[in-house]
Amino acid sequence: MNTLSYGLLSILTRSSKSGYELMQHIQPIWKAKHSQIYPLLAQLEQNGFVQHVHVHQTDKPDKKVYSITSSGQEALRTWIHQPTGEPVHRDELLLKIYCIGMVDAEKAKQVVEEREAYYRKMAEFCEERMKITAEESVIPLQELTLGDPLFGPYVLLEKALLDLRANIEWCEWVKSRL
Amino acid sequence: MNTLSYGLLSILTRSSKSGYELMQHIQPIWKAKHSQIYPLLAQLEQNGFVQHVHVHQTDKPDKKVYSITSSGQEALRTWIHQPTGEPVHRDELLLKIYCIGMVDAEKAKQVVEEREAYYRKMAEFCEERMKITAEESVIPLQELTLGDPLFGPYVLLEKALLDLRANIEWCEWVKSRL
DNA sequence: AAGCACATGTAACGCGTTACATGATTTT
DNA sequence: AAAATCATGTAACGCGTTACATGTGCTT
Repeated sequence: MNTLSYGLLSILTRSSKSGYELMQHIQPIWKAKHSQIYPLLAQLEQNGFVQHVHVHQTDKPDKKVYSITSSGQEALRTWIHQPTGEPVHRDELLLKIYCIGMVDAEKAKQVVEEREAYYRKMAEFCEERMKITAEESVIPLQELTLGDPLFGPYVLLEKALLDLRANIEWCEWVKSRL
Repeated sequence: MNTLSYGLLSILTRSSKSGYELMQHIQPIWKAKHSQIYPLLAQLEQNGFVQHVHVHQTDKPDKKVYSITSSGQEALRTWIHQPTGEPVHRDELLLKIYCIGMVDAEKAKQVVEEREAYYRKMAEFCEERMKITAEESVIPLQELTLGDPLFGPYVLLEKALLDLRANIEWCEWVKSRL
């Protein structure tokens, strides 16, 4: 059981999903390709943490819809109670910045601006998601509490936005010093 | 030539270092163990991007001190001019938050507090590093410019601190909603 | 004498990405 | 007819971590 396996179980607590849907839902939180997810689902089923039913579709190809079992829910709760691994950040930009003096100010600015554009694009995406989440919710997001199924997604979006805004600020600050 | 290889070259632009020192210097920017670094250095030397001299030490074991070659500097400049890869974030906490409703508020608070402690510890470390950098610099950090060797490390520390403060803020905000 | 920091390497393993493979159904 | 989306899988490869392996010199 690796972290991604627990991640898949986490997503399944919300609602049953196919491997394909699971892949799409986990993307914003944990990058994973279908080639990694399908074998893990088979493994989770072998361990009795999930089970699937074949669902026939007329408009689209058939799919396997996975649900979390009570055994899977128990495994999840145990996992949450264990110490959380430290976050992993790997960013090529940081290495470039370390020796940014090798190039002229013009090029340095371009490098930072490329990243700033990425951050702004991501922030726009998160704000869009936040709007959609607000529309899905029957009560205002600010009033959501721990038990509400939208509480997790809401605080995750808020975290992403705080991160992105801090980084956009940094990009502008760096450019002002070049 | 992978990203870490360019990272090693980046660190060597500042001053020549042994594999062991290189490992220590790159740690805060890009996690890498010595088992990964030593083979890469041998490979970089084969490609003519670095060269080493055997340095005898009396107080400590001997070491191989690597320097970047002009060919290596050229490779670095080419790399900087290429599009920068998107940052990679992998954080077990985000997956736990997604299904945090499975546990009670007390436990949820503990999970967030464990991470908050980590962020605060890291922030303290960065502030310490910033102080040391300020003492190393002959001019105030705010006046550093692109050409200055301490400019890169300075703006990197500033980025790390902005990130950490945003995350600490988020932790406090989440706790207030539990 | 034991433990720790310095110093350099190799080997095995796990995870994540890319590529290979196949096929249904809808849209253009 | 071609391209795009949905859907599921396997195989090969690269990178990063853990473990194995060895040795010097200082400190306690």
